[in-house]
Amino acid sequence: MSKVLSAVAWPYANGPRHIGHVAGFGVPSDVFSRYMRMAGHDVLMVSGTDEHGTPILIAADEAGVSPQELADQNHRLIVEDLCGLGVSYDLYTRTTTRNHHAVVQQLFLGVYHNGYFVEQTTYGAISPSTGRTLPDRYIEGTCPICGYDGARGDQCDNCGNQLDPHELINPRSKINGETPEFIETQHFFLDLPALAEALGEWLDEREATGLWRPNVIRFSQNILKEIKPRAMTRDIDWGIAVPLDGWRDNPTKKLYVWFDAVVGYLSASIEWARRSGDNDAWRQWWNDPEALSYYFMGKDNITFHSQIWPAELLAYSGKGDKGGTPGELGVLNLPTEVVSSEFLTMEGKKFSSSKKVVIYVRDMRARYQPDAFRYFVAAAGPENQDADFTWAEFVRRTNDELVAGWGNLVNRTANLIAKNFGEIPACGPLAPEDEAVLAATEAAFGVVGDLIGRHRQKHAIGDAMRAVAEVNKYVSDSEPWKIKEDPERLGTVLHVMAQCVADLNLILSPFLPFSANAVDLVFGGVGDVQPMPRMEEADDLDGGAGYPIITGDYSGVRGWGRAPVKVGSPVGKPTPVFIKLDPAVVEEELARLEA
RNA sequence: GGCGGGGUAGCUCAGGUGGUUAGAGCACACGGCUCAUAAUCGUGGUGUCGCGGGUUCGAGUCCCGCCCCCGCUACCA
Repeated sequence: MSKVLSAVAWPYANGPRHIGHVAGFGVPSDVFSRYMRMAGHDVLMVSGTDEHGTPILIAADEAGVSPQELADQNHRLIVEDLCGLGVSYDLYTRTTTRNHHAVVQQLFLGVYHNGYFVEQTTYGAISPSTGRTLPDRYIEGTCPICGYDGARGDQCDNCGNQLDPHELINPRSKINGETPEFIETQHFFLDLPALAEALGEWLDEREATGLWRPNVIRFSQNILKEIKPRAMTRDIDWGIAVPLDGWRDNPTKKLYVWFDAVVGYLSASIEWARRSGDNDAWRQWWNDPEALSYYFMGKDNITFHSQIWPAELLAYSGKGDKGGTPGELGVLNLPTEVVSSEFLTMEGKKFSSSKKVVIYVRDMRARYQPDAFRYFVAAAGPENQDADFTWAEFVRRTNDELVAGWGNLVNRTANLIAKNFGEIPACGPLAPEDEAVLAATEAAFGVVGDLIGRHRQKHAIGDAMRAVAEVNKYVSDSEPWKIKEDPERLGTVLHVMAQCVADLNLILSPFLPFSANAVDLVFGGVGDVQPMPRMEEADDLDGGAGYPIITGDYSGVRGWGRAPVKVGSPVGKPTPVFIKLDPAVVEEELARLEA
């Protein structure tokens, strides 16, 4: 049994999240965490809403509200969505808590005192009307190379050349059209080159495990070659203050949102510990070198998890070229594995809220069972390469695989038992075919569990569904509806079926937690196979405004292995657990997209 | 441009370290069964494994070149 940190990407609060987001980090992290708990590990699963940065300011301006109000609204929506999908966080919090601010500043100071921050003057664009940093991609103008008028500050989409925003002819702000002002400004740069050797050693050691996905480890090693200091502060009035004299009270200089967002994994762990009543409980996951940590995200975030965050951790722990000593938080663990998914596209196109190529989690939840969506993501999601979501495929997967395969096995088993015995019958002498199907089903625990542990969930759920098919075949071959004159044999076959269904229900439960509980109820259980997260209105621990969180008690989770079914458990005529979809929903949903 | 991923049956995709007649699901056809949400079970594939070379006794699997698709490219999150 190990301490396992499930560190899940922090959704950004500039709007509600779409299904592409949760397909990348939400479902995979939850499947993994639920399995690891069942396998006996001590899992701490944390995340929260990322609420600082320029896009929040822009969205707030557009909506005519303050950044905090916008973050409050979206945080609540995101909490409802993630909780509704059953993502089993120990704590889902946010970055505008006082706890998070304090931990970020503590980490900053540790890095600063160890000498890994260098203050440099840089030349950058600001918006004259607000004084805020204008990120390169919010500037457009005429390309100095090809003359294309829609060039962005960082790159010309027409000729493909990389640009510096001050090279643009007639630069203008994409936010409000004004001409940016280029100024000299002071910032703190994280001295990444001084941490490069330590980062390289860590990556080499990680590569040697052979566990990381090849593209993640290669990309990470690649960006190390061109590493250079990177600014960790911005000219912005929304964010966490730099905790140094001369900076602390400066309203226009804040820490860069990414510096603070990745610290969230640590601050959320600390907040979880404080709420649990044992303030130091988080240290078991962060200071013990034996503890494991898995970071789940989309591929656009690899840089921040395989370079920036490890660099912050190394710098704080005093492990770079400049040495240093760890602060009060101690020597902090680096990621065991950065588990990055690819992207989900939508009917062949990239998700885009502005272009209305989007399905929000909220709409998915309102119209379909969360497990149907979870099944689709696990079976056909962007695990190793970009994957396409189409409504036709969603309906097909749901009806032909989930309902017709697994749902039907559950239903026919329950119906046969209800009609003939009304309870799970006793098991008589086993025939060779009974032994065979029982052995095959039990073997699936090992195969599927191993695959989930290695983040191969597509393969895992495929093998689980193959095991379902084997049991369906056993039922057809055994023809229990033809042996009513032999109650002992009939009882034995139905007992074997019930046992296989119970096994498969456990095996599928990390993927399908809601239906796992529903199936348990069908067979006389109390529906507690998979504990569910709950949304809670929490007080800020340090006197700030309260906010909703996701938390839960997952201690009662079942073990990963066969649990014998209870003879005599009542089984009545079942109502189907899975809802079969009308093929007409394909056209309805496509029409919604057009609208 | 740089880096990375992909191009395998009509469709969606599996195929670590090269080796028996290249697989699965779906779709389609035929047959069986009727417990089950018309669900299920069986049978049926002559696929240039993107193209061209090479290494090898042997390559979808390794090497070189080329074509096409997708993503990332850091101070956007």
